[in-house]
Amino acid sequence: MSPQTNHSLSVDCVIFGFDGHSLKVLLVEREFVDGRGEKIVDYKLPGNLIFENEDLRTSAYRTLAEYTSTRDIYLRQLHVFSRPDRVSGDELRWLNEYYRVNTTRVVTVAYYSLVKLDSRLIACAADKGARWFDVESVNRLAMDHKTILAQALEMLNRQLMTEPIAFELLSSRFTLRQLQMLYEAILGIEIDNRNFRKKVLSSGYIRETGEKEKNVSHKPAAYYTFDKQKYQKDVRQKFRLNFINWQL
Amino acid sequence: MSPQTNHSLSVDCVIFGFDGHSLKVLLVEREFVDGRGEKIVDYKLPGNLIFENEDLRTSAYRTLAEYTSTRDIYLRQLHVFSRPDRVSGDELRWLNEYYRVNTTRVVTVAYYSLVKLDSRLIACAADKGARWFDVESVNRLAMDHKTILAQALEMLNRQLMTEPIAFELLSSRFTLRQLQMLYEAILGIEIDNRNFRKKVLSSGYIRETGEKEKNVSHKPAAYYTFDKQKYQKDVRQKFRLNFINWQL
DNA sequence: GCAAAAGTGTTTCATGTACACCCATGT
DNA sequence: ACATGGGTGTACATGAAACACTTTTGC
Repeated sequence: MSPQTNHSLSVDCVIFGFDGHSLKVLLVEREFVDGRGEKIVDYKLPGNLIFENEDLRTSAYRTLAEYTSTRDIYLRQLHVFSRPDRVSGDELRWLNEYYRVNTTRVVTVAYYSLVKLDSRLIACAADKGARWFDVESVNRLAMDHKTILAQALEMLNRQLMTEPIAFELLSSRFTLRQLQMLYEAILGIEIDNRNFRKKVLSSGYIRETGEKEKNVSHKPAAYYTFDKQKYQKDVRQKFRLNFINWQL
Repeated sequence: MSPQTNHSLSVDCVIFGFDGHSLKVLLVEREFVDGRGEKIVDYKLPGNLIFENEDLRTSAYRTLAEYTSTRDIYLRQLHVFSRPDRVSGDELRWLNEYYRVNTTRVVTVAYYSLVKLDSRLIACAADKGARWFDVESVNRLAMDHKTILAQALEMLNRQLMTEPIAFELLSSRFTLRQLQMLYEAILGIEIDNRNFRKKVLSSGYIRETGEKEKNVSHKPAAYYTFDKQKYQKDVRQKFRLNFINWQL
């Protein structure tokens, strides 16, 4: 056996968003013709082949920018998927055509990222043939992308319990109820709101803005922000905190 | 710009062992001639280029087997390192010569693994030009391997606090003191032994073997084992446990 | 004034932490 | 008999969980 030579490296991004009710993921429509000449339409994660002289992270940001027109996004490496036959047959043919290459094997590095979902982003995705899907309702995906999505979800769950990343999914000004809904929706649990507020506020990283909701037919909620500077300073000083650990 | 074509994928393994006192890492001696014709000897992590038709994980196991003659080893993917110039100049020349390839860029996937260090392993490593170094005393390493090692250490620390992986570093029969020493050495903290025993034993995964130390000039310690089956069953049933969290 | 969501405190229980002495063995 | 590390229990502090009612707004 000899070292692999004719292979490619790709990046696939699992981009999560939260619309206030459920967790969404960005998927790209793909059209291709299978071996029997039939046209197939399915969905895949946004991705790219890496360029020469380009970092994987840079490549991931390039992909993100393509579908969101923004670079100010939480991004993290997830896992490498390297089964030799993960892209083969019709799918390999599609890929070689699409990227105008001639490769026999594609190893992909999955990244996962979190965005503050808004109407601009939804429109932006639609422009590029992509759509935000409810995570729960995703069935089949191209190649091994379903596996990648599952692993990203697992990571998101774990991270949500141990790091303050929820704020990457919310606009910078949010109500505590929105924050709680996010935890409940993603973790699939119910949380007592008194205990939730106590825990969150006692962290010391949630600041009142002084502003309140307007034009709501109930008691208006106060808006808060997350003090990221303070958090990062504390982390650097090794004051590791137990941000939230409803881990059972 | 166009997709990268002439590149290679490698696997590098950070293999940790524990000798009862301090954390060790396996490093391989490398000899090469630099641009000025001077012979340089340094150390690197054990690694390989991936073969055609070979999984990354398989490639990592191949590397492990090379230096330990065993496959029964804890192994986990860590991170991909992809800086375009991470292997360049003399080092790239060395690599092309060593593996008899002709590549312009090497992206590496780091794996980290834990072994039960014993005299057989030490001898086995020596046979292959490798040595077990005290982690604290590692200075310079080839390429970006120092960075990789640092990241593996961070992962080990985090995992030690949240998962029962300590047992991958101890022989299957161990005393509680040995276990405690391991935590203290790796995390760099002191632990009260009464509290340690209480916590560890109350987990329900530590079983007495009934055997005791022999020929020691003090009260002989009891040997215990870790009930991995029970732990894995509980994990599968989503009874996530908080194994140890002396995290701060 | 009523519907709808926001906001607020106390008690109980489990878990973490601090702390000091006796025990079993080899020499 | 003494040196060496093994092994044990209790009291206190902290944090999680359970639980129900009042407040503010738009209509």
